Amino acid sequence: MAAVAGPTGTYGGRSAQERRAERRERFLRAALDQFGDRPGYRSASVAALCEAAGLSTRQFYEEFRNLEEVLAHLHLLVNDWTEQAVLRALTGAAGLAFDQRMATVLRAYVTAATDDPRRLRIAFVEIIGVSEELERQRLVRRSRWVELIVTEAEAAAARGEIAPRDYRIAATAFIGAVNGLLHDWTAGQFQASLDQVVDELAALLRGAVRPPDRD
Amino acid sequence: MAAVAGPTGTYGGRSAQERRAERRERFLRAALDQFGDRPGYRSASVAALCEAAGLSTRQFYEEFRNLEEVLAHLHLLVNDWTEQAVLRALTGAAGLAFDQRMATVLRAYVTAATDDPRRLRIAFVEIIGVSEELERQRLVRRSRWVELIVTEAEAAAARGEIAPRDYRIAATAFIGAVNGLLHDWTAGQFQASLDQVVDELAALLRGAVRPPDRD
DNA sequence: AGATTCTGAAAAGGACGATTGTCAGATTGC
DNA sequence: GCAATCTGACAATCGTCCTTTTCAGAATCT
Repeated sequence: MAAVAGPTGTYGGRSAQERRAERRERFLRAALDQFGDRPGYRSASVAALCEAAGLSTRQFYEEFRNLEEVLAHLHLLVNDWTEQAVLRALTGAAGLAFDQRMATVLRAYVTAATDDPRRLRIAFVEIIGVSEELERQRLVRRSRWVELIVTEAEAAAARGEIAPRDYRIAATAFIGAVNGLLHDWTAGQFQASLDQVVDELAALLRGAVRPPDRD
Repeated sequence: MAAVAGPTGTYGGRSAQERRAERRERFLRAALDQFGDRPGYRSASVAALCEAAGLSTRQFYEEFRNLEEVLAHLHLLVNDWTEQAVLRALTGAAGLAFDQRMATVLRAYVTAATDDPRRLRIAFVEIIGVSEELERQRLVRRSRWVELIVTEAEAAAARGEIAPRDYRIAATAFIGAVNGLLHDWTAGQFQASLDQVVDELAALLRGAVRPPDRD
């Protein structure tokens, strides 16, 4: 009764895992193009994505449930990218005072975020208002940035650099400022250099996080 | 050759203009419900909107080209609403110093913006990333808020209350902070009273717009 | 009253896209 | 070499929604 050839999974010299991973990679890469540029996610179709990825719809449904799942993955990837850039900068700025650390972080963030317009668009535009699920994911990721600022502020407060208080709301507002400014900047609403943008944001944060009163 | 009954336009006791206006009103009111709450604009359909408005698709296409046009109108209405609330507050705060004026304005804005969740959602969520056309409209309206802050800052600078400089970038960032904070607040990301929110924003603006150095 | 216009419901016609199924050929292990 | 599996293209199915058209009845003006 045969059953001679066993399914070992290797094909084309690659293991099943490798092949799957590569296909996901190709889908995600193509999605970065399709979703991250006009007309964007809401005009995207499975067929177009598959064509761009050089794969078939059948293979698409073997990897993802639908386009929204791809967008969700992409959003996480984009966030990880900037987050790691910031964390690198943060470790590099160990021992510095709050102002210096934040200036470093802001530079890293702005650079990483505006580095690729497609990524920026996915994080700031395409992800908005798609579904409750994605909205939750977005808020979770956003809160990590707030957390980072709060942690830094509290550490600075513990060192006596700034006044100790609840910085959560201020940090949330500041994150909004960062994102809003980057969005408008890249939309061409105003002309400015990267240094100007970083400086303005650093000044805003400095103003939000004042030194303790000395009167 | 007949042509006896002339088209005067009145029907049901109302002129053609009145009837049209009332229908537009009903469509827009229904759209505020349909677009301003989950699942929102991108799940909306002409049929559902018409049913909610108690009108027919035929009448819909007599008033609007498509759903996007309705959303665009709604966005303008929502913006006008908050804008007028702010302008009222501003005239009421004539003669006050920058800090006081801005506190008044911020209170008016936050109150008006968060008054109706559907309006907030349309302005901050549904409008994003729909089309280039709408994106343009959104940026235009956003720039009016920036303009307002810049104008106020320059007036304050002329009075010597704050340092004279280019406030455009700072104002843009600040508007981003306001919107981001309101969005997160209404999304339940943190608990705070209206006073707290207004105070934080006022403090942030105060920090961004410093008094001239006195060293 | 009678010709005409306005109204609102319903349905027809089309376009579009998601998802699933089929299948011939390439590639594998033995 | 052979049976089995993997691949990728294609088409079929299916549902949804947009947009236009039709039409019978209500309301109008003379």
